Parts: sequence; C-alpha cells; structure tokens
Amino acid sequence: MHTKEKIRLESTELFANLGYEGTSMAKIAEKVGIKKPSLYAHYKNKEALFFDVVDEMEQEYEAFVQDSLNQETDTIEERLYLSFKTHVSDLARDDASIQFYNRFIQYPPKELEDRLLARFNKSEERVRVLLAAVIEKGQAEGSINRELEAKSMAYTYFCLIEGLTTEVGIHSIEEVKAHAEVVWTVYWRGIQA
Amino acid sequence: MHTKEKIRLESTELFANLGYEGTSMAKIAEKVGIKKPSLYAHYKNKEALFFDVVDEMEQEYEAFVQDSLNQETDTIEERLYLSFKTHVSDLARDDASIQFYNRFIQYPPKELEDRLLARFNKSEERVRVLLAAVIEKGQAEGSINRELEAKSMAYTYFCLIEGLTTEVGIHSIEEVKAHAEVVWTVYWRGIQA
DNA sequence: GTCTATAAGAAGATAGAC
DNA sequence: GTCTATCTTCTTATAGAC
Repeated sequence: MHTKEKIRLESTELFANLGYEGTSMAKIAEKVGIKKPSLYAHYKNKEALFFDVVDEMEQEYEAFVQDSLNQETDTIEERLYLSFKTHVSDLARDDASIQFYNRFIQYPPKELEDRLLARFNKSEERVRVLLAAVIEKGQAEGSINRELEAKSMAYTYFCLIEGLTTEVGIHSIEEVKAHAEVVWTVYWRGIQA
Repeated sequence: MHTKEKIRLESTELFANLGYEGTSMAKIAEKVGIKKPSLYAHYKNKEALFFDVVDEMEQEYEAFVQDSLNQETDTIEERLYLSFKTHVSDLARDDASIQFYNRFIQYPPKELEDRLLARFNKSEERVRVLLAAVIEKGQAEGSINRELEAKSMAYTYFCLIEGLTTEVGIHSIEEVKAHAEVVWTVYWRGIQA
C-alpha cells in the first residue's frame, strides 16, 4: 500500500474515534509508522488531510446506502427492512467510515464548520432521494401509505437510523440490535398502507 | 452571581459548542472575565470543572423531560405530542444544557469515557421509565397498542428525538420542526391501538 | 520521501505576591 | 480570590541533510 493511502486509512480511524482536536499529527504518524514531518510530504497541513478523508467518506457512505437498497427481495417491505438491518449491522460493526461521517456531520470543528456542512448537506439529500425512490415504488405497489409523502417517510427513516447511531455509543451491540427490531416494527406500522 | 456559578455557566456553553478538547481554560477564563490561574481557586483542574457541569446537566435534563410530560392535556395522545413538540422546540432553542448532554453522551473524550457513560446510562434509563409510565396509561385507556411493550415504544420515541437532535446541526430550525411533525405522524401511527 | 532538529505557539497547571 | 510570572508538555509546522 502506498504511504498516502495508509495515512488516509489510519487517520480516518483516529479522527472517527478521537475527533479532530483529539487526533494529533504525531498520533497519525505513529500509527502509519513514519515520523511526523513525513506527513507534510503528502499533505500541506492537517486540514488538507482531514478534507481528503471527508471526500472519501462521503463517497463510501453514499455507495453503502445505494448497495443496501439494491439487495434482492420479494417485496418492498423486505427490501426496506433488509436495508434497515444492514444499516444497523454496520453501526454495530464499528465501521470507521460510518462513525467518521456521523461524528463530523453533528460536531464539526468550529473553524471547518461552514465548509463541512455544505458538503454533508448535499450528500444527505442525495441519499434521501435514493430511499424515497424505493418508498415510492412501495406506494405504487400499494404496500405503503399514499397519503404521506415518500420523502417525509424517507426522512423519518434516516431520523431513526441517526437515533440508533446515537445509542451505539451508550448501549451494547446486542441491545441496539434488539432496539432496532422494535423501532422497525413501529416504523413499518407507521408507513404501511 | 458568584464567580463559581459564572464559571459553570460559561463553561457549559463552551463545552457544548466546542467540545472538551476545543474548550481551553484560557477561553473559559476570558468569558468569565478573570485570568486563567484564578479558575484553579475554584476547581482542582479541568476535569473536575467538566464533571461539575455534567452533574448539573443531568439534573436539568431529567427535570426537563419530567416537566414536558406533566403538561395538562385531555388525551394521552395530546400529552405525548405536546411533550414531543416541547422536546423539539428545546432543540431548536439552542439550549446549551441539551446540547451539552447530547454531545458528550455520543462523543465522550476518550480519557473520561468510562465515567461519563456510566452516568449517562443511568440518567437515560430514568428518563425512559418516566415516558413508559405515560405510554402504559395510554395502553390502559385503550388508545395505545397493547401488543407492543411500553418501554419499547418509549425507546423508539427517544430514538426519534435523538435522530432529530442530529439534524439540528445540519438543517434550519424550520426544517427540523417541519420534519418533526412528519416524524410524529409516523410514530403515532406506529403505536396507536 | 523520509529523516533529525527545531521553531513558535498554545495547552494545563503551579508558585508565590498581594 | 485574583493576579503575574513561569514551568512543562504538547501542538502544528518548517529547515535542511540524506
């Protein structure tokens, strides 16, 4: 693996776990296995390194949602349920990219806030559109309520995912997975025709 | 106001907005209007100051939930809806205590993680019990589904609140409030008898 | 590209005068 | 209790040899 890739990989994990201020160039260098000044041969400064990670995380997150929604199922209900479960499994899997995304969408470092939120906003919108398309299919098929707007139901879906994401830090994986089942039951009752 | 109170007040806001690492003793001192070393006459160190704020925030959060649930209404549905709306309004109100609570429950500084989560876990459980009691009342009255467990429905409620909390950073207050209405509609459809 | 050495500044915290 | 002065450590970042 090229050094630059390794820097991106290790710093993703550190940023996700320790935050922006909590991650020093020294820690990154140590994990990569080089000395601190060598980092500056690959990135102009800490900010440039961080935004390189942001770029990659956005792409990964969108690809993940797309894949989760493209799984083969008989009904739209199953498709949504499977996607929901995949999301939850991913939370539990302690995936650095998802954690990175969730951490900085909520708590961007003050000096990078404007640039970060502009990016995340667009990314969230793209992802919501993907889900709304599946929900609309369910409405066309007649399995999902037609009085509610598809994008409203998509919003609620991501709202629950984000709520469960919050819980991951507090509760055990098993608890979150059990809670996710309950949450899904309530959600499906809420949107079904 | 006593200096110690002012320190607690100003540092709550700074911690909530900038995080633990992002908040320096120098910044706190400046906002309070004293010099940095004077802080150490009131608190042994930064950690002690932080945990003093944690204590107060927990109490405030639990009192807030209790009050939101004790509002006078005709039906349990209205009572839950009103509490939900109060919660959302509070998110939008940019309240430092709620933001503090939500920030550190999700992203505790690594070196304080164990002590913080132990506290928050107990606090969350107490709050969930308060809501479950109201939901059980709804079940007894017949307005809320009896096949689902009250505490599961309480869990989903807080999951949605936490999801909406996440959105506050990204979207405008108006958008979040509009989303909250939609989310409530789906939730109520999900739990009603 | 990677290293050693080092600068320049900010962080948490303490000593001791008033 | 608050201050000035100071210490130590850690931070981001650069200079320049190899």
